[in-house]
Amino acid sequence: MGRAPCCDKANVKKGPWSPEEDSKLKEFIEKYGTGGNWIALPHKAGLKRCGKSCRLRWLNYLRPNIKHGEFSDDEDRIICSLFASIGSRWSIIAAQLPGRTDNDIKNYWNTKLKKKLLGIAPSQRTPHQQPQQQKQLQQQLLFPSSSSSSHGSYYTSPIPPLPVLESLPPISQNALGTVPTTTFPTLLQGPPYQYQMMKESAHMIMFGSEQSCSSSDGSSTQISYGKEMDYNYIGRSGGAEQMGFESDLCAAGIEETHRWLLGGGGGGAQVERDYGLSRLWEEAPLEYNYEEIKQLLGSLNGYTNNGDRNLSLGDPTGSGVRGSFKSQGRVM
DNA sequence: AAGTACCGCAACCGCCCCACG
DNA sequence: CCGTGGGGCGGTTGCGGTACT
Repeated sequence: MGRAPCCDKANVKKGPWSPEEDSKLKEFIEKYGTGGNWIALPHKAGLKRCGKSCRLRWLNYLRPNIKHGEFSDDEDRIICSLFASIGSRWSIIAAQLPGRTDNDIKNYWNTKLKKKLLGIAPSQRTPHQQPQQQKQLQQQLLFPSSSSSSHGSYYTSPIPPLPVLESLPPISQNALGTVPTTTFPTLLQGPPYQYQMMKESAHMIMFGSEQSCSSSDGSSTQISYGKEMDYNYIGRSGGAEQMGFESDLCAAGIEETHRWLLGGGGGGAQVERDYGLSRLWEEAPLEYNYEEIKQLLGSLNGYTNNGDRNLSLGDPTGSGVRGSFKSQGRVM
């Protein structure tokens, strides 16, 4: 048996918000706050809306300092790098982009950024001229096994490139048992952890083995899977690999000495302070193999192709990344 | 000008986690 | 310890606008 709905569906308004509803909600929250109870809020505010709907409207549209409109190149980079590192954790990604909402970023990724990465310019409208070719290209990108012609080909991305991906070492089944899973929720939960983790992961996303990087103190670090860093896989689900790195870098205020980050399949992430995002991108190659992008995208979530609409990243197993992420912890 | 196809985005849906009684 | 309700999140849908034939 399913659970009871959060509100009386028959008596709530659905669909687009009117300006009157917006101002009611805004005024109420500015005056009284949310009171920590979204379910009760619409009634108090005199709105015939579901509490969840109010929450969404407030978070995505009405709250102060919301930024709408074009994403900057810097924002593109941050989204790409975080997506490569942690997958579709839009709320975490949004936390790194002031004024942007998870919904915004999700939409932006699904409608534009992903196509940019796949080399399909969003402004290129070719529905009538080249629909088949576009579909073929998308198919080719999304289902590499059906094509051998793409192997080894390069193209220039319209946005700054992702770091080169390399294949991961095999995952041992029993690696899961070595992971202190209690650490992970601790790391993800709460503002300090969330901030610190994301700040660092945004600053330091390294892929592949044998990458060398320099710290601000002038020292050079060789990053190599399984060598310099003690890393542990914490699970694999739906084609996405989650991995953790053990690090002795201890951020202020955080007692844990384990930093668990999630890496998309084919990539990994390391935490290190003093290594700037800009620097990382400067060192990234100017071109990248789209096999590598496919590998990245494919291994993160698997693919579903829902007809001729937007290409959709999803978990074909239905049990995939999200469930395992969720089971590990949440952001707030 | 009308019809069609596509795109972008706001909003909804349903699942999961966690706090609380 | 267990059940329940609320909050949060990612995925999906639907509609209005726009481009194109």
